[in-house]
Amino acid sequence: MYKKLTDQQPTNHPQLKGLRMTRQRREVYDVLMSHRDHPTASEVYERAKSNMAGISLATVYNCLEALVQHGAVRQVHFERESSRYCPNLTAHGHFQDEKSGTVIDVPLKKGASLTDLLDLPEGVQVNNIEITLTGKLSN
Amino acid sequence: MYKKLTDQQPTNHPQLKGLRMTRQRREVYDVLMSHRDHPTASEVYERAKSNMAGISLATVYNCLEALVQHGAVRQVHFERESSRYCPNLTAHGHFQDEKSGTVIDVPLKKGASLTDLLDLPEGVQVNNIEITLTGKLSN
DNA sequence: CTAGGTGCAAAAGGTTTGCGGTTAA
DNA sequence: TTAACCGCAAACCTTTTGCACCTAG
Repeated sequence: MYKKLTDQQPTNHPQLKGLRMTRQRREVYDVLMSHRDHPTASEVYERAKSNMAGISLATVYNCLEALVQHGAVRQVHFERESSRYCPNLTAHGHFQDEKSGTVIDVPLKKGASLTDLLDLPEGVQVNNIEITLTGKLSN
Repeated sequence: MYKKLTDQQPTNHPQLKGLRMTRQRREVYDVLMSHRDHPTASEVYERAKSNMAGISLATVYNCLEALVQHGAVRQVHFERESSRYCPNLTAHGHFQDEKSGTVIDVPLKKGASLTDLLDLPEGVQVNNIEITLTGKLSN
């Protein structure tokens, strides 16, 4: 079970320093943590509404944005799809099944580093890496 | 210099088998091949217009779609940006400079395979891989 | 107390679609 | 000849923004 952000520890999460923890942001964060299935903003909105009737889609977008900016959550992009959100902060990629749309985390093998694999020009500073695969799950 | 698709060899390009080569598709393809700088659909549209006054944005989208479907071109996605298009069909990733927005190809080191790096579940079939990096160029 | 969030509705892009006329093969 | 494509404009969807009110710290 993940550590829920309570009123007593609103900004204690290592990634949430300096982020003002409002009810709506907490709700959005909790939605992402409780079903780690890479929902879109609209899906987060639907789930958040069941616990917090008045929340608006725009607010969900704003909350997701704030969480992403503070490094609490990652945004994932697949072709022709709206953004999805992932609370897994470890180094990993994503695989999407073409038929079902299901997204799964794909961990990096331990000790492996993507930059070992790539011929990057001298002196570039990499701040963000996104690895997305699409294909078919065996099932 | 790349091999221009002419009327004499409209579908000889290995990747373009079965693709009906209209004037507009050829123009769009030529735009991508002559400036390999990962333009967006709107940028392709602007460039295509200078050679083909009547072409419409919707047609550019349709042509890009057709070229992507036939594997002649790849679509690249960066956070918060509209799709960009890349005619480089070799295995490579993309790096975008945060300040200028410039996108460069990042080749894989030879002999390297991305799947060596990832803990993929048994039996998945990977059809497409996208690696996108963002950060700062040294300059 | 007040800087910063929220809700709402409207606007802003980017991309897709429907239809009547056109064209590659 | 004709299935497929193009041009246009309108529709569609996701995401952002402006403004008045509200609230966490």
